[in-house]
Amino acid sequence: MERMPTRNTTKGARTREDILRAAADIASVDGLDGLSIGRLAAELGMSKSGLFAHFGSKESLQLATIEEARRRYVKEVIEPALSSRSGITRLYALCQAFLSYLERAVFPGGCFFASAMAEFDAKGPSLARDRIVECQEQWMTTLERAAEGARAKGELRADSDSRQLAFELEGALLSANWYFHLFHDATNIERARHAVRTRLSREATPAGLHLLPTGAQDS
Amino acid sequence: MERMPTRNTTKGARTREDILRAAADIASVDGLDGLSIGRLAAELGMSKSGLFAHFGSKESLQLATIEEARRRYVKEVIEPALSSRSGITRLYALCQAFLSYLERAVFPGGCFFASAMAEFDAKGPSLARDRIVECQEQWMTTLERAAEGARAKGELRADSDSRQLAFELEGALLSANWYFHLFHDATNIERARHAVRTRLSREATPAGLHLLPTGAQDS
DNA sequence: TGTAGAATAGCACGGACGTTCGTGCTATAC
DNA sequence: GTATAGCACGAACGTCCGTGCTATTCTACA
Repeated sequence: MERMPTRNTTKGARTREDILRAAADIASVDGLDGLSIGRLAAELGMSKSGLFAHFGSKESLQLATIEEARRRYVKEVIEPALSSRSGITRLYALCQAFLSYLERAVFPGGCFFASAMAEFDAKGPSLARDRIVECQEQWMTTLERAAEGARAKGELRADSDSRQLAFELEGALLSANWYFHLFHDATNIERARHAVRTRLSREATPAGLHLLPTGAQDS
Repeated sequence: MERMPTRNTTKGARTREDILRAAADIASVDGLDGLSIGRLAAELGMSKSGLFAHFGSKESLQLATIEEARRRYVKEVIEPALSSRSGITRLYALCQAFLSYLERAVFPGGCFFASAMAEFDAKGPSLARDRIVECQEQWMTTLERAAEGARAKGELRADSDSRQLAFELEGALLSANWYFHLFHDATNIERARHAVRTRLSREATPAGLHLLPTGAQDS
């Protein structure tokens, strides 16, 4: 007797989810172009054509895969951090949530969107590229808004440039992502943690400063 | 009358160089896997087999392409910066040289090694991957040594962590590379410039500080 | 200038790709 | 108990990939 998952979805929809989960995993390693339908079908033990019928085109599969990855990202990074109270605490939580998401290997190939950004960076226009750009803009804006909120609450300096701060934090997070996998060395994640902490300390007002975790390791 | 380049090289060697130049350009946009022999041959107006004969295998072509890219990187980034006197000046010059190299579009797809790092980041072992790892290690070490030199000269604080500083500078440079192309917005390069300058200012001793360019725009 | 050898072209191969088509299951609906 | 719709399958397509062979053209040097 097979597991009978909650029956508010039809069978095809469930298979589709299974496909997209695997697709996002593969794409985080091999890229959205490297993701081939045959390989994906083999991974799931189903036929190429049966899988293909769910999407109708490779581009459509890629777009659906991006949405799946986005759902995962929101669930694993954004939502946990947004439960922190706004201000410098939330900004810090966003960075920590990202680094934790790397450590937990939510995607086996590192951050899906970092990989996708690199892949489509210089390529010609496409729907997939457009969507990736949107996602990255949204992420940067999320960081920026959190910084702006902290500034408005007087936890960051009044002359702080929120977008610049977001840019610099993102730099540390991206470096952590690449070098963690490239060198197989988790030290790079700790380096990013350290960078984030000191960068925020420097930008914080005295009021904001004691909302930051102590210099000592926090559990 | 075709240009007759200096005749210390044979014809085959010259075509080989032409091939590799084009290969490095293409690979910086489409990746080293996306670089196909047919496409490369078409770009150069020669036959697939004729081109192929120069390398014998695709992997060999990829490795040669990496070496070509490396020569270009050394010439356009490393050497200009190493002409600066050692210390914080050189460290700063390395960062500026990198950002200038992005602006000058030395590779049409942005930094070749950033693209390659992202591409091979999570992929299985290969000779190409190994070489990319070596190159990135060497670049990080170059930054680190420059920082260490500055510290030894008393231009950076004695308790400065050179590797950590290199990591953070590289973060700003990488962010500039990705977002410059992804958003088609050169502002991101200025953000990196600003980040590098303030980060170095913070780490510098008074002696080092006045070796840095003024806060005002430098030509 | 003639000739050996290097450089390139032509052609064919096996395989993987995305895609299409026809068919067969297996449930639900009548 | 039969009609119907959803879902997956296997086979085949045209194209491009990397890679070998063989023939031809060109280049460099005696």
